[in-house]
Amino acid sequence: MFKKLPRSFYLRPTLTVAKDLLGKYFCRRIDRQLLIGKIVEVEAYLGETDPASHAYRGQTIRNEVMFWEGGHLYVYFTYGMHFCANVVTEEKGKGRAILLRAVEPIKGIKLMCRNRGFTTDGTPARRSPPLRTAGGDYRMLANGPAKLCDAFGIKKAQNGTDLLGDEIYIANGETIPESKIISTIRIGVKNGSDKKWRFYIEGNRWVST
DNA sequence: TAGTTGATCGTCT
DNA sequence: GACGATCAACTAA
Repeated sequence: MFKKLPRSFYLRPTLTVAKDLLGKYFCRRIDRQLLIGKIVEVEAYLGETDPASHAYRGQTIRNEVMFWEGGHLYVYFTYGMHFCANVVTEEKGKGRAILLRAVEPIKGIKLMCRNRGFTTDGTPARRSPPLRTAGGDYRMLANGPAKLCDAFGIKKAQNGTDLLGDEIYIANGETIPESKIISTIRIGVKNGSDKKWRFYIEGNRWVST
């Protein structure tokens, strides 16, 4: 339990890593605070062979990190206001990665609330009201790729972070049996929408809608 | 409750 | 110059 995953974990085929990531613990250290979330939903993006991938048209300044060796964090900015975090997989030059779509908050929930109630530079979000916790749970904390980044304080500065370091890493957790893993088409994707490369844990209430 | 839209900007065409 | 691996407020019914 809570053992940092080795480099070799990330160097395997992307679809295998994607399914294995379910149930693992995503850990983020901010100053002395440790934030932990259990990974419950991911999407795989298979580089040059996948029209939905940022890496489809080859390497650019933006997607450079996708082509690094597996086990790094690829963070990108989208829709003028959101960040999304990906785990780079396989060997250097492949351009393959896995988008983290949702986690179940385990530790550091108070700090996550604070992170979500404010924009990334610390000023109050103009449109978004204080974080609402409807029904007394914290489902809205990290049940979406951009929300997850917000809650965990991940922004452009974290692009390229080595997941074998201490700032951000993924730790061993439970192994989800194949029968509990649901695969569907990916969300918000136009090209390559026939590929069922979104994986989530069956019945888990923290999965995005 | 389903469908629409505003916010907002780096990146690629 | 257009648009996106998004989110949530708002509108209509």
